[in-house]
Amino acid sequence: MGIFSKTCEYAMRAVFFIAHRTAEGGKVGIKEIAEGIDSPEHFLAKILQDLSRRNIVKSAKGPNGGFYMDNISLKRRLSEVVEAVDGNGLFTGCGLGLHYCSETNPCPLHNEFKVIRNQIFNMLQNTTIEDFNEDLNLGITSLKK
Amino acid sequence: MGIFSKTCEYAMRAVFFIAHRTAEGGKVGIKEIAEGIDSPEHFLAKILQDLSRRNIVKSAKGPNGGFYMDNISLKRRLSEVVEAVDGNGLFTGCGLGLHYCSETNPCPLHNEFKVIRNQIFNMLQNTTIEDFNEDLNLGITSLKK
DNA sequence: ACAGATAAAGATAAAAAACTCTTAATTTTA
DNA sequence: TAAAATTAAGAGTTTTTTATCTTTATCTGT
Repeated sequence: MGIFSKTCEYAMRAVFFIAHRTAEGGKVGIKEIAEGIDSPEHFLAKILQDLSRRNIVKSAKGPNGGFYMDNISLKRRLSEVVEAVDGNGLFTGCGLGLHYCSETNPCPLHNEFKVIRNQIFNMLQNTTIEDFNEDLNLGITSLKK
Repeated sequence: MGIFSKTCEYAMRAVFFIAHRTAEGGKVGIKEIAEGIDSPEHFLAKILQDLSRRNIVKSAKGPNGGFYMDNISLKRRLSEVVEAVDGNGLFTGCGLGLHYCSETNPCPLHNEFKVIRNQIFNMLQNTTIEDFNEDLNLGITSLKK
């Protein structure tokens, strides 16, 4: 498995997709998102429900409803998405899973791991959802084969 | 959860512990290891069975038996332990979990993630099990509260 | 050769994560 | 106001991960 949970992978792909597809003020339905990012529809629905509750994406019911993002959502950092789904263990936890591990009582991997952990955090912290739109628009990056 | 599976965390802690405790040619039993790294004994037994089959640790049955490491084991890189347990997805996989993602068909996170992934790999690749012994010996690092 | 100590193996169980299905609530539009 | 479209919510199911328990095989010392 990767460094993020599957749920988190779907979440990230979904926010990228929604941001990309609703840049002009539209909305996009769950079916289309699931299809667009190749994820199980009902499972993704649960994830988006949660992201919606946490205000990371916006949603509207009824005809012409769907998911979209407002300016606040677009400016959210990727770290906020990850934290909402996987918690902050990735940013703060010990590489060996030791609870007590800290600067003053480090595990053997502590110093090496700290560097990695901080870089993961920085990467996610320094990028907002909308940052990824340009490359998606240009077709430089993609979310599906 | 962290970036490694729990199984992998136990595995790394165990090899550090074994290396540390058998530096003078002894052996150490499963009960003592489990206690020493605060892991469930029977579960750890399974993990060590596996690491033993893969020659990452050595084992001997019978009285005065237990786990230990020979020179080859001590020189193994941490990346070998991680790969044995969690596979190489951590070193090669896409951050968003997309199978097709590659240099020529990158996902939105590809370039940012690549850096992280390589650093994780380098960290694990550049350290051998025995590298961690000194600090454990000096009491600078620890595997249990 | 026997008793005891130990890891190996196998079978099972519990918990968590991933996934599915059904129903309810909300909104729009005719 | 009724029908249709859509997300929200709830209640499962399946799969994977983590953990436990029991039995077997192997080794050592006497």
